[in-house]
Amino acid sequence: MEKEVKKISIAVIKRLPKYHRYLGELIQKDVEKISSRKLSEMMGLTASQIRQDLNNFGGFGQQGYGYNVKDLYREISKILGLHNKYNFVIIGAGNLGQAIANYHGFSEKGFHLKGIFDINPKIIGMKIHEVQVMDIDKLEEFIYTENIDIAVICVPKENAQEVADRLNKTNIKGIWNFAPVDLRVRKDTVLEQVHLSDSLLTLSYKINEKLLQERQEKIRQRRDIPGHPLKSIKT
Amino acid sequence: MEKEVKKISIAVIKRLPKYHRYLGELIQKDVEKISSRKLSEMMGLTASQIRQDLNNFGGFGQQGYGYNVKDLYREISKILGLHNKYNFVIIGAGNLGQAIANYHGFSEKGFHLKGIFDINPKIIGMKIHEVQVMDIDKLEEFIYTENIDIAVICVPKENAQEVADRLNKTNIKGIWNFAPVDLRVRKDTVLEQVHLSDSLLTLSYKINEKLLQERQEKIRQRRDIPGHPLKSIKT
DNA sequence: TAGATTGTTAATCGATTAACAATC
DNA sequence: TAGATTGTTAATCGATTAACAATC
Repeated sequence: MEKEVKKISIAVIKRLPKYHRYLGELIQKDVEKISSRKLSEMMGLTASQIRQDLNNFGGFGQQGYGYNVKDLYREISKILGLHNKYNFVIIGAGNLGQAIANYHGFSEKGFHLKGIFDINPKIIGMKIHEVQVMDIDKLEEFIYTENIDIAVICVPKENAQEVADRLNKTNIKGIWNFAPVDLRVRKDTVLEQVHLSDSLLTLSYKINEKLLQERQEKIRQRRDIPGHPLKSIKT
Repeated sequence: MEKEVKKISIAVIKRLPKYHRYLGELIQKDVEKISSRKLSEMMGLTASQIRQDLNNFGGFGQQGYGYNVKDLYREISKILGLHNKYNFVIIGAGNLGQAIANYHGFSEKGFHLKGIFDINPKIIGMKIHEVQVMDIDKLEEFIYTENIDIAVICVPKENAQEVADRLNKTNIKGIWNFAPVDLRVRKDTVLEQVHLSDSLLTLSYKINEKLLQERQEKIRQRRDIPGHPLKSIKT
């Protein structure tokens, strides 16, 4: 009777923004329809996976035809919650905070920057992207009066948890954290962590792995070719 | 005979930086040893998973004791390739490029910023974090003469692939891409993409999901409590 | 209609968790 | 020695891929 709300796996959710991005590009290229097969080739996934993913949310396609690009884009936008408008603040007006403040892509998607906060008196009062930098003391009040949904944390890692603790006492809905720590937040607050360093270390791992492979390859060649040429030939 | 190089799964690799981070913090707190159990509680993983992960690379622990924090940290550093030093350049000296240039955490880990490139004549010649912004025309030459290992792409998405194409003709080892496009690179070049927008959309999904749940919850309450109180009681 | 392509079920694959003997 | 905790095998769980009937 009750409509079963089946839990969507995080793996699927993480792919949705990518679908959204590719469909957006297809719209710009005036492509009207797309098959799971063609989309899979563009995105580097399997067609089967795409159909499975989309069918978590409903049958958006049509047999023998494929998917209507605009419709599918709209559906995924809605699944991602992009039909809502979100007000957000940035906490920490350093380089990263400024970079995010100046990025135009977010407002296009319905995320509106309402305020920037910092603790440094030299920065407070400055204007970044039409928005004043305010004293962090005013944070809680501002969140309340301006109906802020999302806080973006761009402070040093030493202060990040303390900022999160303050946010935990407000009715903020989501926290987007760029400080390299895993924040503890209230259970009903949504948290998305961006660990840039982790990403760099992953890159480092892959580079090193490739170096090791190349080194192995060289050793193998040296051993095989000059001394024992027959060794390298399968009989 | 040949030492089997077993392929480590991407899921494991993506957890390594997190291990590294937590172990680094334990060292700072002068913690000498740690069990998989305690580490699992700190990190929000299972102890079993931690032991499985680490045993991909070797038996770093000791039965009845646990893991020596410093030793394990060193081992993971090595697995991540952090015993190497990397030279990197930033391409695109906008806010994000500057933010990365000014972030000190990278040099601590052995990543050295050697140059910043931009196409804008107004920016070329400026100094950011002791490093001169150079004309993008000089990119290839600089990569060659300065032994650059990694290029960080911080240009607008329209120009990102064209930068990648130029990098593909050099002997660069890795590309760290912040432009919101999936770059095509040479097969022997390592690529790590950071899609900030994707992360924001994931946050949006989760916030919206929570809103929907709350709304459902309210409907359920309204239906159950005033009209048919017995409905909500299991018999 | 015939061809194309979805939606969906079943099979496979891989990752996580559980269990426990080995051993410090 | 007894207790603790690893390393490792086996069991479980979940995600991806394959297959194909439904249907446009």
